Amino acid sequence: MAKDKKVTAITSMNEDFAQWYTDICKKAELVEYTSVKGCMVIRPYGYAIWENIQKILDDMFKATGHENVCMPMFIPESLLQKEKDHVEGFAPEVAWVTHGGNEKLEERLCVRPTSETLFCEHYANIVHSYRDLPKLYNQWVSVVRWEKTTRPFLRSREFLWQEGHTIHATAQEAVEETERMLNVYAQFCEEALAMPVVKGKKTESDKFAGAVSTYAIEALMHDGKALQAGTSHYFGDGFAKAFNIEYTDKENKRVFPHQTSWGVTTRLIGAVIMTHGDDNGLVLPPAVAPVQAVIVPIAQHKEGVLEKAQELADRLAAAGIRVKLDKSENSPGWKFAEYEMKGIPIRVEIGPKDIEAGQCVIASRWNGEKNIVSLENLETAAVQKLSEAHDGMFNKALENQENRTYACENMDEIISTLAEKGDGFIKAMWCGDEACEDEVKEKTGVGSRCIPLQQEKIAGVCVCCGKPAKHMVYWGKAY
RNA sequence: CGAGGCGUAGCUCAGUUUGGUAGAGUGCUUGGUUUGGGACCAAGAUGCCGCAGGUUCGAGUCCUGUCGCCUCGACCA
Repeated sequence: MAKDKKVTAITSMNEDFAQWYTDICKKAELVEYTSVKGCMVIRPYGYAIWENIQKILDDMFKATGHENVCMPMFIPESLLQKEKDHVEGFAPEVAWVTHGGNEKLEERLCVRPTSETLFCEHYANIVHSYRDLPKLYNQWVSVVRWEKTTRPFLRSREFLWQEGHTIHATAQEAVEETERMLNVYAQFCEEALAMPVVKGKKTESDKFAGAVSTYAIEALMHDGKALQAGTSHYFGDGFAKAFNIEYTDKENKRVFPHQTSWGVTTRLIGAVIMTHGDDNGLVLPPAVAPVQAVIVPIAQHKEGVLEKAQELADRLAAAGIRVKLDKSENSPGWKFAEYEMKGIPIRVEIGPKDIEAGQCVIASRWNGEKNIVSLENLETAAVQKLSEAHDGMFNKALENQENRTYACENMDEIISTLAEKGDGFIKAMWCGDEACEDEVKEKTGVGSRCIPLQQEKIAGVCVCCGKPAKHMVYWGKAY
């Protein structure tokens, strides 16, 4: 009976993956809905995950020479419209401010959907000489995109992100920056989120509005759908030309600089949920888990148990582990289920029998294993279990990704593979023609995710038209 | 924005077909017994039945409108 109850707490992921996802967001207390569609409260536990993501990424940005700034939230319509492709891409989903108090504004202001135009306006003011370059800026803010359908973390109308905007003297420097930040994102996903990603270039039809080229990291979720986890764009000098950003080079010539932008969002939290979660709830990678170890005292009313539990908590905290001791009156079974739902990487059980034997039990969330650990070795064992959790989670996710990546040589093979095996990444050759890209999507249901940087040759000809292939492309259904 | 589903206690939902005093489980509060996988007993509190109109002696229930949420498409990080 007890076991049944635990399982019914959330919808099983095999039964209804979308509902499972929503259940976790609510029951793990990550988000709460508000009265504005698509605008979520990110609750303390969810926000703490974001804060950990921010800390780690921000350090990586600083280590690669970037500085944080903060741009305004409003963009005048005329400014947004300076770059043609950019405005076309974003106009359908911007929110407009039309009034200040009771007065109608002379020019309406859009609430930033992204800040390229603001950075460009600013760069035009401060970049005059090659000595002013590069500028390597980043900002942590929220943006608004008036999405039609919304889901917690994956697609909300307002979301938190960071957007890096850099400006360089040469195209080469800017291209290098684009690649550098793509690598930073991939490294972050693998080392902090235990999430393997595919690095690649977006096709022409899928690239950022106004970019010369867009790179992305794509991750495969547990249901076989792809999620774009981060993007890095190379702009060339298109924005510079549209916004009149010019500098004088060493030869006293007027030159247009080259720009990049790159971003990740709170969507990463959604990626973590759908990469690692299971039917008992969230499973958090230790690096970003708000609480890395929870201590559950057993028979806590008995003398000495709570004191001992506190002692263990103090020792783990001193060892640099984020630890929580739950002294509440809830039963141990309740606490086990609760912290599994919240995805806390390790649980330390300590009861009268353990104290007598000089030991405790460490249970690992990611694989459910319980180990008896001598109290003398508490710190080293806990650190080791956290490290094992990270590696185990990464390998499990990588295995899932590899098991669900299929090489296909023609359209029929794509269709039959998807029908037999379900959703996943399809590796297939492409001639580079947009018509073929559209046709693949129309006939098979999978769209191009990216042209992976690491190319393989599946076949010599395009999967669609049979003409010589230019690229191997990862195809998939996307969030 | 298209198709479908749903809005009743903090949560999950019954009650709507056939209009007649607002319900259950869970959670919450208090007291007691418990504690190694969501404990048990007892007492108690909790409702603009999404919102706005309409029909009616009377509306959670019927009609119209509207807002929101969920799922699947299209679009997007």
